[in-house]
Amino acid sequence: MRPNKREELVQKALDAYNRHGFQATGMDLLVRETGISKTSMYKHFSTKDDLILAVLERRDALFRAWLIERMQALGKTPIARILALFDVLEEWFAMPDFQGCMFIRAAAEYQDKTHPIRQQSARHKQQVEDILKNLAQEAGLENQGLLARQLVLLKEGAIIAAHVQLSATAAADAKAAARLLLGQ
Amino acid sequence: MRPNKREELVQKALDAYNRHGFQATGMDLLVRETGISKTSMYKHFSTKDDLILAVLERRDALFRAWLIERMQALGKTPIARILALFDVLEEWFAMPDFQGCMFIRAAAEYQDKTHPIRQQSARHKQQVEDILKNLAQEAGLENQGLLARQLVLLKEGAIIAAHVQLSATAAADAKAAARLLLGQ
DNA sequence: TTTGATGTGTACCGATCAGTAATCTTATGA
DNA sequence: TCATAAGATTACTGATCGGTACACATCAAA
Repeated sequence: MRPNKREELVQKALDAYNRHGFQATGMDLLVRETGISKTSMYKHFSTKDDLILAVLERRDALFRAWLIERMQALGKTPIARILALFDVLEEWFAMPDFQGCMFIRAAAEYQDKTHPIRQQSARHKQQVEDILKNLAQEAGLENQGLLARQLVLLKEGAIIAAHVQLSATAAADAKAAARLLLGQ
Repeated sequence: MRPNKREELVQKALDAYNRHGFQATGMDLLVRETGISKTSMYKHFSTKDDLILAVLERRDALFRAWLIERMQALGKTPIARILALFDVLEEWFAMPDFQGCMFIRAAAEYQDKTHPIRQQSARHKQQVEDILKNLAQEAGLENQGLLARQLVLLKEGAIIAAHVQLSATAAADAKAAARLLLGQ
């Protein structure tokens, strides 16, 4: 089993799940869209859920790396970087293939709280929260825990507003609220 | 076609979709859980999507009526009622059958932006926002539009945090942030 | 008591679901 | 050049999908 084939599969499956959803993307559709045979897929991942978990892992790594990189590029101080979160969201929402947050969708499609896919989604959200908590700590702010949780509320709310309501101002509205939270 | 049978079907389908999700709830499962025959179902709704739309309409009516009633009961002034939104969320999150927001889940499961189910979800979110905007107007606050949108961000964020992250403080965190937005 | 509408039970349709088996092809390394 | 393993191809499994056909039961009104 060539590891690059595995990577190719995960990448292409990520695209497919992003476009059609998890349950709506059958293994046969995956074969059609990736050009990779079903036998090869099942050599790398013994079940569909295993593949989805690998896709979520990849998405988590890609998203967090992108988020950190953009926040650092757009802001020079810790507080500026926290506020830059919402500019990064704005960039994300404007992408033509924006379909909401993959982890929110995963949690929506897998109702069982104990399902590994649900736990992976919860872990992702926690890790993003930790990024914000660390920045708040760097900035010397008080109540970093509460502040990070509230910033996350604004972030998740903006994602929903942009995705479900198709709000064009979601990121800017959230940024204005974040300024208040930060006392800026 | 007796209208009460239709109501019974919509109510029981609402329960089933809430417990298992939309795509995961097949028509055969619905027959098993509701005790209503498939033939009767298809006499009232010609497709599964039509049934889901009726379920969402009912959920929208029930949720908004409940929200307004609880906000009025928990707060006596417009501002107190706005803040009571987050106490109502707390009550909701504590319910044993809480599975997140049905409209967020619907938007997550139906990726096509033009799908009627998506449009219904967007409409619901807009109508909740309008409730808050009206309260802000009653309170004589400025920038009612922005304020209502930001309160919605906190509400949606709290729903996601409570559902995906299983945050126990989501409603309280959101309420504290809302106090800042309201200048309270 | 008959009639027509409403509802039920059951069996079925073709399509698709996740997953498997067996055979053939291709690329790699010695 | 040859052996080995990865991948492709094709066909298949039993289960389930949304939706339908048809015969039978129930009920109300005429």
